[in-house]
Amino acid sequence: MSRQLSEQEQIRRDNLTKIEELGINPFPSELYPVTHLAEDIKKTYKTGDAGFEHVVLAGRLMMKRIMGKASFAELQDSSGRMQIYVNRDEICPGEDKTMYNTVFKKLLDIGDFIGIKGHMFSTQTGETTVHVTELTLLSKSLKPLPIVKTDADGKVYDEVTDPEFRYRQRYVDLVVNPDVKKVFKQRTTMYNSMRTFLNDKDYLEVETPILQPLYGGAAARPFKTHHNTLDMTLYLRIANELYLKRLIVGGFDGVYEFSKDFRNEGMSRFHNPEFTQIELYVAYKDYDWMMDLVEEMVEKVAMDMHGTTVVKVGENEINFQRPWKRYTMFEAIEHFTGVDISAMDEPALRDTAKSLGVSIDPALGKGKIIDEIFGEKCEAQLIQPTFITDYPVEMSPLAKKHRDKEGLVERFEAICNGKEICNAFSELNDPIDQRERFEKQLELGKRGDEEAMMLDEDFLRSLEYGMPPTAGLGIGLDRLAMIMTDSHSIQDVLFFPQMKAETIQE
RNA sequence: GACCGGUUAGCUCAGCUGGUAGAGCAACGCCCUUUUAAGGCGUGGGCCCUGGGUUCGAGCCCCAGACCGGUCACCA
Repeated sequence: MSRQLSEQEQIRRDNLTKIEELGINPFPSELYPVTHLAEDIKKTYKTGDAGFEHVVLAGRLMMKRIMGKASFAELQDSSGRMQIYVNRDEICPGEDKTMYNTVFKKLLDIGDFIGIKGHMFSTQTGETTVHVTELTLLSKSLKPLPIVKTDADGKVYDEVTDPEFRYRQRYVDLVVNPDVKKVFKQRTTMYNSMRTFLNDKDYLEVETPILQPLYGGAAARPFKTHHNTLDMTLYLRIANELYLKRLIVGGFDGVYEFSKDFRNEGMSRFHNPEFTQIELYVAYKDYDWMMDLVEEMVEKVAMDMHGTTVVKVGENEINFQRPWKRYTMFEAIEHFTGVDISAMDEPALRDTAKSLGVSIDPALGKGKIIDEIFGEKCEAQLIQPTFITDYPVEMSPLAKKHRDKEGLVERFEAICNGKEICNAFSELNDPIDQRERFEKQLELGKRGDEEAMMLDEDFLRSLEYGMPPTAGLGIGLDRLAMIMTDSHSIQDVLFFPQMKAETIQE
């Protein structure tokens, strides 16, 4: 214990010792019989209501206003805050006033967990308050919490805003900034909404491997690790697509998974090395059907989260009400650039990209060039939810060739607020075609495309046994959560975003 | 990875042209029995991110680095 304690930390440790000397256990083990939550009482209690003669609450002491022999304080539980009134002669009815004069007034610190028993009343100013008759220390806090105060106008003082502090010590952020909790509760509402939607359709929630001998199902660089006993290289999954399709081969009609995926790439306000997608595969369906499902599900998510289909995101108001606009990729490019590239070969595309001011890596093939043009010129302008359909075959090695259009696949993405939120296709189930696509990926890899896919023989074997026609979908849930909670950065929808190593001084 | 900005008390932030480190809140002491950003009086608290350099003298100027943020690049 060579760590330098600040003055305030030392005082709290001294208080801890004094509490122990008074025979009070600062970290008692027995349960505390909580009966009420602060917010529930505030919502239901009216002055003088019966049924509130005995309430028991527990939480952190967040503010003390001491006025001699009586005090007001604020207790914060998981639901919110409740004012409590502590009167010396009521919590210390006998001669011994230690509990009030010493323990409550001096030895309890902001952040300590306490339990209170008492009854409800309203103060002269009309605030719902617990009149405390018994007070118990439940757990001592040894580090001072930042004190954030809000006045009657809602103006916040000394708000903890430093992003580094907030992300590294999320536990403090959650205690001190009440809106943070709201975002994460909303995120869970989003998950529950989807889960209910999909379960109601009898699709099966499943789990598939995170440690994979081959990574696949997306184009990205993986994290690599090693299994000691098997002495083999394993990768953290970049997607779970190929495993879920194996389950469709196995005879499930619909499977989905909320999956943590891992991509060893740059970080930004839209990218965290680990992130969450939901992937869904449904047999005997196609991508047109899947578009309808996405609209229906995301509209429901917005309703469940906000009670409306209109969501405010930054400057924009986004309306998720069905139906969403649908463009083919070529139509979108023509709409935003005035150029029809649908019949162009690779050199013509290169020239077009150049004239549009889109710089193209020479290693890129035809499909990637089209994607670059779309990404540069169209994506950011699509604010309202919009489906973009029919992508070039070269950049979609797992999607089925278009039933009518040469060189394209039956694929769509939904774009919203200028960013992709989902990706889906009629899944390629022809094992011979799939093998050729993988082989083309290997060639792209040789040309220098670092994200080209690996050839997965076991997956091909499963397709050879036969996979029914299937529609597949992936939704980036962090991105969707950002939109649905109006969060500027992915770090605001992840409890513990990835950070560089911190050196904690000991 | 590139460019720009930031890092000072527990928190939010000042700190001028280089001259002994500041405020509010929090903490500590005293007063106060319905307050509410409670109030009054008083007190303490600092590796000014780290390491070099310039200077009589550096929180401030210069160089290098760490971490954070923004923009861009990368990113299905």
